[in-house]
Amino acid sequence: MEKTYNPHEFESDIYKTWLEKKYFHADVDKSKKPYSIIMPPPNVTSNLHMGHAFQQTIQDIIIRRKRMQGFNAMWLPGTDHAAISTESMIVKKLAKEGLSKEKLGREAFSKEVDAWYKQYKGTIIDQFKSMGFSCDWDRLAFTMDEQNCKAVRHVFVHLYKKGWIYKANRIVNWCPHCKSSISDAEVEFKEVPSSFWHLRYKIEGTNDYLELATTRPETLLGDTAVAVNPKDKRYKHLVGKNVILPLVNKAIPIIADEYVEMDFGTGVVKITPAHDPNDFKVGQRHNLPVINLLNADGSLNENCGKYAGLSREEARVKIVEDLENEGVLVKIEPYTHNVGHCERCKTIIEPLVSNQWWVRVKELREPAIKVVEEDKVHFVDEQYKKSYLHWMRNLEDWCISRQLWTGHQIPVFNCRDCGEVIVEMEDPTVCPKCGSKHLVQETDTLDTWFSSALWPLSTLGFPDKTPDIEYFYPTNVLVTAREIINLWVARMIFSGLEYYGDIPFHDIVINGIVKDAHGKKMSKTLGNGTDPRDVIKNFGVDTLRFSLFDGISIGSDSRFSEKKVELSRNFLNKVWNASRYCLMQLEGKTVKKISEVKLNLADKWIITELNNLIESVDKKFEKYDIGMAESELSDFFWTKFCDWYVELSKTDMQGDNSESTVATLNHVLTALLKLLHPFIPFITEKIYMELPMHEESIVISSWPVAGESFNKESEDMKEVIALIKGIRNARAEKNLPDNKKIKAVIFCYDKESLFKGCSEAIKKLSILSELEFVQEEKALPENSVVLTFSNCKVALPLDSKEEKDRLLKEIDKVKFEIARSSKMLSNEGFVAKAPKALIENENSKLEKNKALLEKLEADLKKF
RNA sequence: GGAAGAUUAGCUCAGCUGGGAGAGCAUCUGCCUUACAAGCAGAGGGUCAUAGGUUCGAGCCCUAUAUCUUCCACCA
Repeated sequence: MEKTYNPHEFESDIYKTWLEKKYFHADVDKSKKPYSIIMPPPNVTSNLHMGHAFQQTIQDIIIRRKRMQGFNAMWLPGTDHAAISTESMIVKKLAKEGLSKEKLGREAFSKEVDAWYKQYKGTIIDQFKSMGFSCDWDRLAFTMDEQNCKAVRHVFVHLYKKGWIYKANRIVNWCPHCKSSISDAEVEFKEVPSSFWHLRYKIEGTNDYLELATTRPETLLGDTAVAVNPKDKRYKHLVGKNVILPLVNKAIPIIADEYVEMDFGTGVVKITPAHDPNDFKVGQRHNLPVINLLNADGSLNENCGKYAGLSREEARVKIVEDLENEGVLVKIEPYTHNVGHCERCKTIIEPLVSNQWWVRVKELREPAIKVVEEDKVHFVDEQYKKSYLHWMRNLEDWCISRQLWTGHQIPVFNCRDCGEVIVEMEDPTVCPKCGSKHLVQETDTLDTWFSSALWPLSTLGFPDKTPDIEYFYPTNVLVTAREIINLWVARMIFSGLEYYGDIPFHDIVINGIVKDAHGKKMSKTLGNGTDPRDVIKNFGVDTLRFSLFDGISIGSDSRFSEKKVELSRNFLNKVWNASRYCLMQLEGKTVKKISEVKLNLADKWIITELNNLIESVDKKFEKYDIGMAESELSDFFWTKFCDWYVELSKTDMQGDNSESTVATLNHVLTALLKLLHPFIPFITEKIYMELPMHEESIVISSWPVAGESFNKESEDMKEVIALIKGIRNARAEKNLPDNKKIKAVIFCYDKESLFKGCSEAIKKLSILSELEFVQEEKALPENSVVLTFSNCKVALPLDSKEEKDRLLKEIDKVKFEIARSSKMLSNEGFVAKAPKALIENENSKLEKNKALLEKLEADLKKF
């Protein structure tokens, strides 16, 4: 192995080998238990960012461990066609060339789209490969590929025939830039400073006026009523009368509706059913006419008289001007309110009534609520269960049509001659009713989430009953982001249940956001993001992966910084060097299994500690607490393995007793590499292949299982460690530099053989020139620093001037402990109610401290 | 407006069903000890946001308050 850790020398070669050997490929194999994850598909045109790196690595860590545990592990990758964002990018590109999609026509446009996908499709996938992801790339899917189209068609036909897909005129969110409807979930509300225009409408047949306030004066043209609260005494007598709508000079009724809040504004609301979701509902209750004012691009249409053709913004200015001229405008107040924006293009959305396709959700949502209530689909973080259920219970019908040209075209055909509507799996050529060949397909496409909702099904072969779907479905876990729980997760759940009769996944892990070093969201516009590709270039993939998980819980937001990268790099360097040390020790020796050798004390200690580690790490993994698992592993590797066992091994390697040390070094290092492999796959593979007893690859090696532990020896070793630490501590306290060796004298009350057996290690690790054993306490030298432990006393030839103070401090400490234990044990409530083990523990501590105190007080007499 | 989460050392975060406050970084001290100075050894540093309550015992449970973050709703 090279002397310094240089990941660039081996990472990409190792990945190539893994692909060649097909380690990540999984076929149906009924002799093995399946474990499957379907990747949340990234936008096909995106580039790798920290969010991907984090979220996808979580899945890689999970699936790599499961693969090593012997499951038939399958991680299915794919990309999403992201209709809205793709279309807007292509439209932008066309605009630069002086073109538009309308000029191009649908067929040529779809060729543009295909070319676009082809160009970008590989980018994100290549970047994922550079992250070391162990996906089954043979199964790479795309939300617009053949299988998905088939699944979408199948589901559409299924729902249509059930009568759960219908077309209706309703109010939708309209993006004038995308020229399409968008779903509620794709609307972002942002506070925008605006104005509150107070207007007065003349009451018909009187000289009185009714004052009201609006934030949208331009919609006045579409008003078909004004409303007051039925309980509002101020206006009760006016209900049923008419007001004269200014500018239009039309009489519209004054109606009463609970929707109006009496104490907001003047308690009078203008009702514009075509351009406000609440007004639309009021309009339906009162049978009000709906006057649509807008064109697809947001400009005013032919219903707007002289204002027709103006943009929304121009119309507002002009209309306010005219209202002022007519004396209708009472005053203008500054007012800040929430305005909906298109999530993709940030344009202000316009609620408007239009004819769209809808999915009825009443029947779909019930079973989807039940499976989550019963935890059959389990949110690992309970808080999201609540929010899911709340959203699901209030779910309204889903608008699935989009006026885009990118995406799945709605498979509905209309007969031009007889008006027959045809919805079948195959495109019809003749009308089944009248035989006409004059058939026209709907021009709208489906909401991206309509196909995404089928993702776990379609990627496994649905609607066909393939062996894959029977074997791998339901998948085991979904790892995804908070903001798409409702958009995506919820829809996958009801889709799985309705179309296949089973849940899509058992566990749901919601991952947090990777923020910058100051806790700010990484964003392109702020330019505060770290590009994972840069980190890979400078430090290698393992370092990036490791830095994303060190000490974090994956559900909460975490911070990423250069500092963390450096710390991770340091750890990997440590792994590299410690492994190099081990390999040097193993070289040229016959390496036996630990079961075949006579283990010494240190061996038994580290093996016992390793067993505990394995159990603890497994527990954390089962709870998806993988950030903590990583920290525990690195802490063990660095502290227990390197700082203690490796250092101890240096004395054990001398002489003829090296056989068990060699075996243990190999055993523990191998286990640690395996435990670390899911997090840092490359370095662990590189080192694993250098080990004498390695199998084909660490990727397909078996996950460590805790073996025999040696608790008694482990406790003994801890006493030796405490002794070494005590001596080191005393040396530092007396400012003795580490390059000066001293002689220590030890007297053992008990366990002399233990300390004798470890004397070489004690000497080396506490920098002693000699360790002399005496048989009587009296034989300890005078004028020295004496350290007292439970089973022994050690005298060091150091300045003992302030020893009395030190001793007094120590006595105080022990006395405090004794007092604490005694107080607890004399408390009747404690003795009566506390768990037995705790009481026993407290008792034994008390005994131990009492004995220690006796020894310390004896020491004190010397002064 | 509704809901959830957070508040622990200078910084980043752990702290399991309540049972002696932890880690890493930073700081200070000493060390090139034959894997590693990207390292080794040692030390200091906390009224666990505030105020009450439950309990033999509270960082943890309950109730308020404050500050921050996120999600949901979208009142003209």
